[in-house]
Amino acid sequence: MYELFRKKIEEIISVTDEEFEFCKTMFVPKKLRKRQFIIQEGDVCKYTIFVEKGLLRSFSVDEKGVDHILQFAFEGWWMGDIYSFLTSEPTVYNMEALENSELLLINHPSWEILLDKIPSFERYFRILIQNNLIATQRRLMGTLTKTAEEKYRDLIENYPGCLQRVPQHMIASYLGITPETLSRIRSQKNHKKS
Amino acid sequence: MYELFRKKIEEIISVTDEEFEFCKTMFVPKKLRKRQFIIQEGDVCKYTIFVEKGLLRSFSVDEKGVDHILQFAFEGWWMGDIYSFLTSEPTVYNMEALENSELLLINHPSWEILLDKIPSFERYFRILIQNNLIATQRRLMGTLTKTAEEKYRDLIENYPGCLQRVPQHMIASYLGITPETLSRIRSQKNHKKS
DNA sequence: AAATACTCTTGACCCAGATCAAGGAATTAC
DNA sequence: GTAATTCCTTGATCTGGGTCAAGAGTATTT
Repeated sequence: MYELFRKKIEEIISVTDEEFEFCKTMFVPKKLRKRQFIIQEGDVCKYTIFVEKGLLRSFSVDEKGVDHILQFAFEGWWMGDIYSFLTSEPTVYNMEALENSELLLINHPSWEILLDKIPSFERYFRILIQNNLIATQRRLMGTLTKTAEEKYRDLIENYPGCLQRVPQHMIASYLGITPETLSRIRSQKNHKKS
Repeated sequence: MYELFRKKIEEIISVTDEEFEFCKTMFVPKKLRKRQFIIQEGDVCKYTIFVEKGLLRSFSVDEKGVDHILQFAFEGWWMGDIYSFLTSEPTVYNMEALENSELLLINHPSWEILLDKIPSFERYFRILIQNNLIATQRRLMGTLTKTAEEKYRDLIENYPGCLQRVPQHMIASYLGITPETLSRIRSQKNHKKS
């Protein structure tokens, strides 16, 4: 269960066996079935989540009832709302499994203990957040600069697996376009090919 | 010169006088005149910048020569391209003073020394990056959800001082709209008032 | 103080992508 | 295995904001 978890951590910092054993005790495993929610808008986001297996999405719902996807998290990725996690303010996001998933959850007290006991985790989380910031800045600049088609092309280039696992209307939502527009972009591309 | 600097640091972590004295030695002061660049697209972003006085913007330029503003940094804010700073890859951003400014610069080797010598700075930077991520996520969701007018209203609500100090066409660029559209939004609002 | 930038406004027109609507394919539930 | 969802496509139409163009301030520079 913890192989991927350890692997991802050791891509960034090194941990001894004892440290890792301790680390494990700070996390709680949780299985989620497809469509099940783990966090809902209005909840305090009590957990930071590591995805061992499966796929989550986080999204907000606007006053018209339209979804807006903040991010997907595949195996080996983290998900959570840091703001709510740290401040205990209710989150504005929903988080839901798109496939049957296996997760590792850490709550805030355990997270502080972990940072305290193994200081290199301060560095680990700093780097995770940093990478997330870099990716979010790129995506932001993309939304300001690019056409719907360019954004779509960038996405499938960067996350080719995405299309097979995520319903198309959610990809549209992630890109900030309507499902109809995405459908049209895709059919154009297919005609060009042939 | 260093009052604001210390104040902003102590809002997040506590530092002793010796630690702060050491910290100061890791930074190099630099003055910039209005319109002067400190980083240009293609440079490696060698510095992380603290703004003691004045105002910077970071922006990229697209193939049509149009600016897209990533962020502003007022007094007490930080600016840099973490990605380029850490990897030594050339940055895609330009950074320029919008007013005569006084900055404190830290380069990568000094930054590592600082983190090493005063471990609480690891926490400090983690929190800075975290806050930046939270703000960037909000802005991203805003661009996916909101109309030009709503984005403008949110901006002046959150950064009321901005309007007085930043040329209007740069605000338009930050919001991802054209200067013409922003001008029209503003004139509409004024008519509604009277 | 004239010349050369910038910066903002306003008008006329256009277009990428949204909205509305309807039918078909694929999953899921019973 | 059939009903109910959910998901995707395609067409017709609309619109928020972009583009192009011109003019009027306002700073800067010389």
